[in-house]
This record gives sequence, structure tokens and C-alpha cells, in this order.
Amino acid sequence: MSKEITSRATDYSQWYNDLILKGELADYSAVRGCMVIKPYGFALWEHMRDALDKMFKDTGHVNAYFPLFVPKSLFEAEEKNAEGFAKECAIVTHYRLKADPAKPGKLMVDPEAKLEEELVIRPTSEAIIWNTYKDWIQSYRDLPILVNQWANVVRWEMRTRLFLRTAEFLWQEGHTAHATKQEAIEEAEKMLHVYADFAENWMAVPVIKGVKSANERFAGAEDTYCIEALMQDGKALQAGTSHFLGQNFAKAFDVKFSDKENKLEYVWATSWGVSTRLIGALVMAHSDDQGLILPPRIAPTQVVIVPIYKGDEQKAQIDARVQAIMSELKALGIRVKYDDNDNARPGWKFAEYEMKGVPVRLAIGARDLEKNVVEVARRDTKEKNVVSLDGIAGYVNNLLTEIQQFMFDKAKAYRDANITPANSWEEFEKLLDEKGGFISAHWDGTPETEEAIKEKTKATIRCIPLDNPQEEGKCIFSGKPSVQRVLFARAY
RNA sequence: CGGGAGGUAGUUCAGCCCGGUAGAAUACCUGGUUUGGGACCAGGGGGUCGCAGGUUCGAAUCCUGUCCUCCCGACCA
Repeated sequence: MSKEITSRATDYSQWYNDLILKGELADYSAVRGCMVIKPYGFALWEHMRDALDKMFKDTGHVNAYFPLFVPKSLFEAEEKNAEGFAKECAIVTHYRLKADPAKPGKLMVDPEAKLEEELVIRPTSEAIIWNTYKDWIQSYRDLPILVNQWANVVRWEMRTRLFLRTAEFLWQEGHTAHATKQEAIEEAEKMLHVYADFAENWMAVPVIKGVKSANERFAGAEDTYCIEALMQDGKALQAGTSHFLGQNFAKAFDVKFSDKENKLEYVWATSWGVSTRLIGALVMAHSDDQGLILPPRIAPTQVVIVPIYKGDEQKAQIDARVQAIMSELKALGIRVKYDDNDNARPGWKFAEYEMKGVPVRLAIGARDLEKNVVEVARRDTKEKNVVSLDGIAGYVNNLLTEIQQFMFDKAKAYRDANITPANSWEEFEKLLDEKGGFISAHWDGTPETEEAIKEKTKATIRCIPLDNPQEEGKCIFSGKPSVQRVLFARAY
């Protein structure tokens, strides 16, 4: 198979697809809009999942699991949520197939096996979870409930893209219940900070924390907090959301508790989620025309060692030395792979691991053994250095830390250079078309204006940053008074 | 759902216009030589040409229908 990657400049979409497919993160499947996550891609997801899971547990959350199917009557209980998702739901209507009398060897849906009530395949789990919480909550002593679920969900999107928008995807969804509004808001904000911490410190993707405008808010939420990242083509990507749900779901599912004064109150709620879409963000934030570039902290393989030898004798000597190096690296908790596959030559391996984004490569041959050195190549900058084998594990460990930091700094410098203020409509349109990125501009605060801007330019308000400085100004579009700038961008 | 492209070997594709019973590269298998940036030689296996009809002596090729995929757009918590 040809392993050539379309360059970003030639066709950004094709470049992205090439990276996913040739980097072996995922494949297309026989199912419309659904992808197969390959072992390498899934290993990446596992590292992300494990890091997040620990962060959730450290903030007091526990995991549980709720059903894939949501009876239609439950699904429609919270009207705004149901309405928001209605047009992208997959629905189970029957529970049996039978032999098709008209087509030998073929099956047909058994019309006798129609369900009394249709089952919606969850696009999100608020409904089934709040229906359950009703049974769990009687008193303020039952609160808070801090539950997370790792699950798959289905959203029947019209158009799909690998990782960014697939019909079925993997995610986590936290669903919490609280006695007070204040506590729920604090929870939603806390989880937003957890997401930002993960994105920046693990994925090396800088994000802007903010609040969504009413138009972009989650269906059924009072407030949607989000982290927004910037991709290399100047488009924004929503990387995670955390919602303050008010008492909307408690009211829809009649979830009340007795407070200390024995007064019945509706429960306050949050939900928050990130998905395999983060992998799309990771790919587009860092990679180049040679392939993936993965940040060390979540790279499935952090270090690959490639032997270079002539004959079995040299191979045996290298093997022995490499085993010792591997032990040292593993002792420091480094994920290392020794690729001594004899069917592929070194050059092929170099290209292959660059494609797959392995952060550090060690190449070691007979001439290195003689000098007690090794060639160390880093994926992000393509730098190569010959380094002494004495203390190599410590050297590599430091290098991994350095790469992690360098990747973040680079992405942040790019992101910061692409937040541009616009002070007139002409400037706004020009920036969108010629530069892209986030555009910081005054907005009169109305949904109508946001909609009109979207209509004209395809740009939406990505977020109103947290702790946004208040500043008198005039709306870029309507000219009406504005109290602050907000961030606009074209988005995925 | 509108526009475009496409479905032929594991993969990428040629063949189709002008019908004659399927080909390249790569990957794979065997043996050998190789190994510091995608090795080479020799031999070998592998395809109901998306599916269903039709025209024809004969269909990957022509006609009709249908399913699916990708890209652009609309939509997208």
C-alpha cells in the first residue's frame, strides 16, 4: 500500500483522513457513518480514558452503567432535550427477524414482533439516568450523586467524518445531582477545569474555557460551559462541554428531595462529556505532512528502538544491549517497543513510526555499540542526536517531558497568534476569509444577531471566555451597545 | 436532503467510450541475498468486476433499477 500522505496545503480534509487511515488509528466500516477504531487508535483512547477516569475519581466521582435503549416516553419527557436530539435518533421498532418467504436464505423483519413502545438508542443519557435518579433520591442526605458513565452513543448525523463526527461514538458522560443551585454550578465549572487540564497537560492542546451563547447551548441546559481548541486550518473545534442543567430534568422526571427543613425541593443537575472526538482534535492540532505527532503522555508507544545490523552475530549483540536499555526505560515507566522485525529494513521502519507519531526513536547499530552511543530522533522537531548510552534512560525520560512541553508551547503560540480582534464588520469578514482562527469582537448579546452573522459568514460564537474582561463597545454587526468581546470562529 | 466523485485481487487503481470470458503496482506466501531513510532476485497463491434484472451467441464493458462509500453544501448537543 502506498503510504503517501496528502499535504495540508493540497487538501486539508484528505490530509486528515490520510493520517487517520495510514496512521492506523481507524478504518471505515461497512456501516454507514460508523468507523472501526483499530488497536493503535484504541490504545491511544485507552490512555486518554485512563487519565480522565483517574481525574474523575480524584474529584469524587464513581462509574456506573445505564441502558443503551431509552423508551420513547422517557426520552420525550424533557421537551427541549428531546426536541434537540429528535432528528438524529436511531429507533428500535422490532425485536425479531424471520425467514423471508419471497427470498430464500434471506431474512425479513417479523411484522408480528413490533414493539409496544419504540426504544430510542441513546444519543445522550440524561433521560434514562434521571428516571433512575428518581428512585435513588429521597433526602438531602442522598446528595450529591456524582456518577460518570463510559459508553457508546448514537447520533444519526447527515454527514460524518472520522473521529470528528461519527454516527456511533465512544465517550464519557458525567451526570450529577445536587441539593443547591450553587453547588451544581460549581460542579459544572469544576469539570470544565478538569477537561481543560486534561486537554492542555495530557493532549498538549491549548483550549479556551468559556460559556456558550444561547444558540449554541446544549438542549435542556441552563448554561453550557465549553473548551474550544484551534485546528491548523484555522477552524475551531469544541473539545468538551459541561452543562448546568438547572432543575429541568428534575422537573421532567419529578426528582425531589426533602431538605433539612423537611421541605420538598427539585434536585439541581449537571452533565458533562468528552468523546473520541478528542482524538480528532489531537490529530489536527499537532500532526504534519509526514504523519501523526502524538504527545508523549498519551502516545501508545513513547519510544521505539530500531536495530541496524548485518548478520546474526551483530543482531545478537544489539539484542543484548537493547534488552538492558529496555529494562532501564521500563523501570522509569516508559512505554517502549523494540522493533526487530527482520522483514522490514530500518528505513521503512523510520518512515512507519514517523507516520504513527511515536515521539522518540532510538536507532542502534554495530558502530554505535562500539562507541557506546545511540541515535536519538524526536518526531516533533525531526531533530537527531547521537547520545551516550550511559544514562540513556534518564536522557530519554527528560526528552519525553521536553517534547510534551514543546508541543504544547508550539500549539499555544499558534493559537495565541490566531486570536485577532476585529473592530468593524469589514475587518471581521476579511479576517475570517484571509486568516481564520478566533476573532474577538463585540456582540450585542442577542440570538438574532448571532444567527444573522452565522447566516452571512458561517462563523458562530464559540464561547464567551470565563473571566472575560468587560469593555464598552458597539456590536460588530448591529452597532448596538455591547459590554464585552466574544470569540467567533468557523468551526467543525 | 441537494451537488460531485466512486464501488474491479488485502490495498491503490487501469480496463468500460468501441462487448469476446480480467490486468498492473503494492501487499501476501516460499527460498535466497540484504539491512545507517520506505531493498533485490526467483518462484507462487489470491477477484461470483457492489447487488438485481434486461439486451446479446457472448456483459466488468451497453440499458434499467437498487444498495453502499467518500468529498462539498445544508444540518450538527
